[in-house]
Amino acid sequence: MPRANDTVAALLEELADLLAVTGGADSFKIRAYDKAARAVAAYHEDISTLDAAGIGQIPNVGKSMTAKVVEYLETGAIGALEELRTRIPPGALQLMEIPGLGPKKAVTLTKELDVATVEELAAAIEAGKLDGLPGFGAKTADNILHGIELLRRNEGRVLIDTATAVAEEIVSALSQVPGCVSISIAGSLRRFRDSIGDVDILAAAEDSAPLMEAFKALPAASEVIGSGPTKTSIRTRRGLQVDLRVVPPAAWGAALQYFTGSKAHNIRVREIAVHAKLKLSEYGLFDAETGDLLVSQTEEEVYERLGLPWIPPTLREDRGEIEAALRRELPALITEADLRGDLHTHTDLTDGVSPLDKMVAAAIDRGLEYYAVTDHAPNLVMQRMTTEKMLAQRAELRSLDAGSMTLLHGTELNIDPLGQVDWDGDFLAGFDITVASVHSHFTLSSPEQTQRLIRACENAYVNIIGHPRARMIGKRPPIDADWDAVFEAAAATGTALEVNSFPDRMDLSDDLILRAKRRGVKFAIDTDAHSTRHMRNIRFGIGTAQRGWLTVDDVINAWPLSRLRAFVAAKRS
DNA sequence: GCCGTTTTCGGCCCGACTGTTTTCAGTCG
Repeated sequence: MPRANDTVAALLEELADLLAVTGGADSFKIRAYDKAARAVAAYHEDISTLDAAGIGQIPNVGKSMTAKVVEYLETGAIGALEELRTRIPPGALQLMEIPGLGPKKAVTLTKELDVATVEELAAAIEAGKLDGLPGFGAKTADNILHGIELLRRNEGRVLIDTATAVAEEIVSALSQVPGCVSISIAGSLRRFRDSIGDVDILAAAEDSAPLMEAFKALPAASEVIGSGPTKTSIRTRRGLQVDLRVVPPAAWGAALQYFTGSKAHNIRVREIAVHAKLKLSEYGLFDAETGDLLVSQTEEEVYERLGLPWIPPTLREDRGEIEAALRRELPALITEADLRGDLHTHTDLTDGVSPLDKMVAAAIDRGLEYYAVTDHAPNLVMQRMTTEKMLAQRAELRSLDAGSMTLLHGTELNIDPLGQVDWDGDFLAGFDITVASVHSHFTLSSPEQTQRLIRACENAYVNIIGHPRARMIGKRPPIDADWDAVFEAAAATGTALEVNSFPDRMDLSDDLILRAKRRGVKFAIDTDAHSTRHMRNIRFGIGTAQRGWLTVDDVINAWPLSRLRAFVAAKRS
């Protein structure tokens, strides 16, 4: 089951959206619901274990919010939300999913055009029904269509953390079913792709029936798409398809290899089998002539019999891993255990939700050797940072006892359209390390963005470029730049590029990591945590880094602190 | 609706950008 915190946060968020749509509340009230939702989601305690007094301790959760949370915990619903749901035009919430379309326009469109779905809206715009609607000119129509296109491109795909949560819950439930010998996540989720179309789960059992029955009966299954003895597909309430395949225990390794993919990788592996007069299927590796089963128990055996070492799932994309494996030159991929520090994190001094001491304690729990606090710099005006606040935080941080973990004081600077950042060199020199990121002007031309990023790299006090493409998966496309030119500048100046672990960023992406690595760039794999709850996201960054073939030597926060300090010092000198 | 070292009212993240407007509304971060 998902944490009650997440369920309640989703309900409060929906309340905020509905209030916005109905226009029955001022913007501050709407924001209050949004803030409460975020605080509940990020709160370290499970709210289902708290009483009303405990719930009231959550920041931004006051009397009214506490009552709603308690109501949910006691009855499973929030009356005010149920009531609002009946009052809004059907479809308005769905239209708000379109990037660029907010509550006001969404409700106008549902009322004036009588459209309830994204498809109907697209059809209405293409039929010219927007003409003459006040406030909706030709540009707006274009923008909405573009937003719909963005949405469609992501259609059916969910963020990796959503898919992981669903998959882990199902694996955990099915592993309890009698007769289940093995069970594992397979498919693109096992390969850590940055967004997931459907979830594949593989189980081994002599008799598949109990597993299939249990799978179909899961609370998460809102619809059974199809079901047979070896494969059953369900759809969750949120529309995510989950496939369960059950194979005999003896076929486990071959099946896991087969169902992990990618398709391109498997084709290459099967070609190798064919050349060796073998046949590979999900049931095992067979002698092509006699049909005798050779191996099938483990993935390692299957690869080994084909003359290959075991290939990590994150590399299985036919991007050179087969050749590298044949040469016995697979990279020693970085793992979460290799990371010694986190170099991009926030606190509640800016837009984080956890205070400094809580974040530091969570970092110590991760077993980190060093930890940088990098709150937003003043030019991101909405965060209301000031030089004074920054210095006060530094003093507080210096006074904290983090045991054997070293605390670093940093900041996340804003790269302006010309590549300048918030402070001058004298002030920047006071930071142990800095991240610099694009937070505005996302639509500059490619040459302008390229220059902007190169200038930032050339700043002696910029150590890491944060989430370099500034994309938000499903919401905002990446900025356009000549990335190879940026990579050359990063490598030449000793500026690391970030692999941001936030599920909706996953930035850089695997393909660009590969390209950057070839040009000698170094990387920082960071959480960008805004809450202690976000520390776990590091696994997604690690998965992405592995897909980019990164090793310990490529990643500055896998280095000992002395080497990291030398990296920073070298650029400043 | 939340909050408080300017505290029980009166603020609230606030400015940029875009497109539609002739002075502003909507959306976003």
